Amino acid sequence: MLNEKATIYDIASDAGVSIATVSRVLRGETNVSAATREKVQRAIDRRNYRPSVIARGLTGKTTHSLGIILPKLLNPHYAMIFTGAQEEASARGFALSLFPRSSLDTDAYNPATMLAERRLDGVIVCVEYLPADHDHKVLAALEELKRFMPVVLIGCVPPWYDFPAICNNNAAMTKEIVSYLVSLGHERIALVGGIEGDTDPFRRDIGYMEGLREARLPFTDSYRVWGGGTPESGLAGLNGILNNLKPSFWPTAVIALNDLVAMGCYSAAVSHGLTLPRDLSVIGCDNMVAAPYLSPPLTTVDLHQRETGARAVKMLLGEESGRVDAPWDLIERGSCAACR
Amino acid sequence: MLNEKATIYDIASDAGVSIATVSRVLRGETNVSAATREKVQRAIDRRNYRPSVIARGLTGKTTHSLGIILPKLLNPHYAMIFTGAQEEASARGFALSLFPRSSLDTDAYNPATMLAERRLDGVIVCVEYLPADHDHKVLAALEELKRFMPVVLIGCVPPWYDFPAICNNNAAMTKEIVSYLVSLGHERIALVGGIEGDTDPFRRDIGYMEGLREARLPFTDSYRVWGGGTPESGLAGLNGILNNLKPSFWPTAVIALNDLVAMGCYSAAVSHGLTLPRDLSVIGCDNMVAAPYLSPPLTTVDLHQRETGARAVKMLLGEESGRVDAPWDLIERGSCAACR
DNA sequence: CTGAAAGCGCTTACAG
DNA sequence: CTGAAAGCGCTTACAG
Repeated sequence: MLNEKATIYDIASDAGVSIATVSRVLRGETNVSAATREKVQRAIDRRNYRPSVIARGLTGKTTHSLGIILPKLLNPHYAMIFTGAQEEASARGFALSLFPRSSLDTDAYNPATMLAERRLDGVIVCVEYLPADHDHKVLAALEELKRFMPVVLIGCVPPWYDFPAICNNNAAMTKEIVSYLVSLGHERIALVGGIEGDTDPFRRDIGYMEGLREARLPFTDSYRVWGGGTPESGLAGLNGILNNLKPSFWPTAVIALNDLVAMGCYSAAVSHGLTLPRDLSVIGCDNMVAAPYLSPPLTTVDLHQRETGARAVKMLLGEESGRVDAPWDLIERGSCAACR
Repeated sequence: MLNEKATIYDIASDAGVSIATVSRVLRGETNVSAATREKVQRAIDRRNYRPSVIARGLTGKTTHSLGIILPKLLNPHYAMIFTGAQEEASARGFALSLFPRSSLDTDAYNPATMLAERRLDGVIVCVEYLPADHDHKVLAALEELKRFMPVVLIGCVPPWYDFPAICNNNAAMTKEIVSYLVSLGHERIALVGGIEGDTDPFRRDIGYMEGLREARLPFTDSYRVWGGGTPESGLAGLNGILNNLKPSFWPTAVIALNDLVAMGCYSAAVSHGLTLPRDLSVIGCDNMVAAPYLSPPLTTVDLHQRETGARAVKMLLGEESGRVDAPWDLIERGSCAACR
């Protein structure tokens, strides 16, 4: 209780030993006599002493600090990844700091500066979409980052990105979704969301096309609308489809980019007098906490984001390596029904 | 491009000056000749040098690192606070790390250890509810933390907590909500959520009672159910009310602890055959991004969490002090209607 | 089992 | 305007 600014010198002098000895008991080394350890520990307790991670970071090879970069926490997908990563990091005594997406913006003064300055032990980067013209910029920024610290990627990672990564194969996933809807009897299936010009080979529209082809269904351009990951964009996307088509051509099922987009689709459907899932089936992606509580409860795909976040930390710490695929599970709830 | 592990010594020798001079240009001091500055800058650029925040932290009085403790990121309320805090911190060159709620758990080995060890420049703590028997433990943990670094609290902070804080006066807010519902003609108003035994004087049920009293409405115990901040708890809460009462006694309006709880109430209402808002008005709290996209769009209270997060950072950095109140705004959407 | 010394990469007076 | 030196709080060989 005496002094929270105590240093290793204070403890050493209190205990009547050298700082090297204090350091030993601090790090739990075994070559210290019980009596000495005892004395030192008492001094530590008495002064409420906490060794400085900062000083340790200067000396040692690790700062026990990790970083994470993601588009936005307001998207439950990323909040879940972050949560998983944070828990894993904290369990191992590592701090996890969030850095803004702009840390990767090569237009800024110096992209990786904030991260590099901190000598992080590693950083997790959640890559979002990759419009062709941005791809090389993002890649350059990542390469720059990598020169300073280990980098692990999460998301839809193109094969030409040479990084350890946990990959979402959205193409394969979307193909599975299409065949699920087809098995329900749907033949007019829309896809809402995705970035036009995205060069990622695992992107949703690839799997969408494949799924249609496999089911020998035609590709109807009006059923595929681009857009971001917000409810706004889901609303605008589905509204666009419904407004531009005679009702007899309306899709009977829509695949939303994520659960937030699915919520926007719900709104659009309702405002067009449609009843879900009777008139329209909707399937989301992410399995956010609120998904079961929508009306109807949202059928979606669980991406196990928490595990992914934790796993990324382990990869950063060298316990696993390479490029692995993230698992996914289709969760059936009430928003998809057999086509009438 | 040469070497990312360069130190100030490398730059000094490259530029043919002393490390003190390099340090001066690094920190933007003015007492350096243009020619020298030039030379040094070139050396810095050539080696892609980034000064170590770690080393700076050892020397200086600041580590440029902040922390935040919150219950869970999956609750959009906290995600918004975090986002605001992160943006503000990052704009000032500070890193923001998330620490788990358990950092405050005095049952653990040593509560503030992880934070104290890092010599943070300050920490934001989002206090949640305070059951009487936990109050003293939380307070003790906070006091302990405070001995190591500045602490700013966000949330429903009791007056006897002697900390700088941004306070949510949930009592006043709930009272306002009650009178809003009363103005819509409602007389049977339920309150779903809140912790029984919470000693916080600004808690919701206080304002709920006051609002009822002011409107000369009776307090009906069956209309007040306790519960946490999840959809599950909203579902269970409203289900409990509806199941235990004859329909003629069902409430016509419900005040939910937050938007997630409101979603659970939607589910409960629907499963009882109720149509919103015709048969039941529901009001939430937090104004999460998805709120406008529920059916019906959720009437709720905007808490300006992003601004609150940013403000907390400013308080930590000494730009503001004391105990201030967080603003709130009732946002009317479609989930509350005049009582029939 | 324990201690003296050097070193980690910076900043900060202090001289000049 | 610039440099030599001490110091920040630790860890890590190296002796003993």
